[in-house]
Amino acid sequence: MINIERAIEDIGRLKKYQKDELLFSAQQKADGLYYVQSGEIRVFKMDEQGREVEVVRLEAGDFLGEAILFVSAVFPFFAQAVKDSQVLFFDKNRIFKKIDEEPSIAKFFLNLLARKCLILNRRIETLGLQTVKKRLIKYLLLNCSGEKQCTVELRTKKVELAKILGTISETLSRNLKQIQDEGFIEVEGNKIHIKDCSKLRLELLS
Amino acid sequence: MINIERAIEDIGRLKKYQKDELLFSAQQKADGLYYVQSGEIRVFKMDEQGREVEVVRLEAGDFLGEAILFVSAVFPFFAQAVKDSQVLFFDKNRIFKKIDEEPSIAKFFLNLLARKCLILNRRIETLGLQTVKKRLIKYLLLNCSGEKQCTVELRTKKVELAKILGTISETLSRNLKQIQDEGFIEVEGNKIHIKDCSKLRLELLS
DNA sequence: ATAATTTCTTGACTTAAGTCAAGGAATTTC
DNA sequence: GAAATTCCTTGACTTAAGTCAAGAAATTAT
Repeated sequence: MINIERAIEDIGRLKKYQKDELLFSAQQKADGLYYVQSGEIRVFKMDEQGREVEVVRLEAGDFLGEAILFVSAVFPFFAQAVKDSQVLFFDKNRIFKKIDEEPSIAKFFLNLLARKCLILNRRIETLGLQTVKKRLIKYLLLNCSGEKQCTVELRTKKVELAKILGTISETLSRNLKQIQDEGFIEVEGNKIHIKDCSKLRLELLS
Repeated sequence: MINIERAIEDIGRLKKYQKDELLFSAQQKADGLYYVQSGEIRVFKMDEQGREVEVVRLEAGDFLGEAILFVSAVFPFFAQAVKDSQVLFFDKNRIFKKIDEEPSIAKFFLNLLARKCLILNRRIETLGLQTVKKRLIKYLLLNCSGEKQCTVELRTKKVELAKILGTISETLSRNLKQIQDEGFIEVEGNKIHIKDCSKLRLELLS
């Protein structure tokens, strides 16, 4: 846990969720902030056809609900434990009180939200690309270490990754295979080894 | 101008930009916050092929650079005046000092960033849809008043809207025409009249 | 107002992506 | 550890979207 944690942990309430249990539902009034201590949380929406669409997966150290905390709104998504998980819950009003007492906490949240904005911006950049192949390459590059050779471990099912990229699993499959055949990556189950990041990046130009 | 403006306007420096003038370039160190008083500002990225990709257009009352303010980073995009514009510039360090003096200002920025996150989330939701037709419909619905009948005025060229939707102008043209032929909208230059929002929304289900 | 430029639309064609269906691989359950 | 389930891949085919090219419409400039 980092500094902020120490600063607000006394107002955090430990909550335990069993596998498959919902932390909250969409349209539910947002009443606080969640911090994942252990386990894994899946954040998803329900699309117009009633199908679940994964937004993001959270692990230890991740926050959830940072943005909704500071606007009066309902949750725009569902959150569900994928494994048994421990989560710290911070009541909205208590956080506000804490911020009043200790302004440096506000700065932490400002930074947290700002970083979130940058992440979301990059997601938009990815999704704005015209072909699935390019969106996939961009996704891999954004999620790799950046070293020449590196490995991206998918933390979601490929069906979910497909949705994240605005496509379907068959198309994702074919594109992964194509990029592999072209010699840029090596797919091994959930792990995708990038042979040369900069060469892969050049593929975005074509 | 709203409350926050009064609170920080004394540290704002008025800057005037002529049509086409750049406020800043990508990769430039972010040193402050911009607030548009009048005119119009275009925020765009340069894609891998050196083509400009519009991110957003700003008008009077909009902020720019909120997120980068609170992380040490360079601007991830360019900003350019579309018309002659007046902008208030707030120096980063001065804002931080102001926040220390008056913690309620932090809350304003927390709210600003949070709302930005929600907007970006909705953009992602739009871009995640599989067909251009659905992305376009979602875009229209997100940008209309929500009344049964309403009008969306495009503030960008159609070529830019196409980029925003991750497609090209020809495809946008054809899709607009199709939705019009199906009787859901009426296109009149830059204005798109939606005949029945809820009927249009149902099209996302198909 | 006219000419020049830019933006938008349309058509014919190619390529990429989605659908449906089937089989294989990997998990999970018992 | 075998059976069942879920997930992933592949193939044949259809549909959606992109490319190129030409012309119309709308802006901007003269």
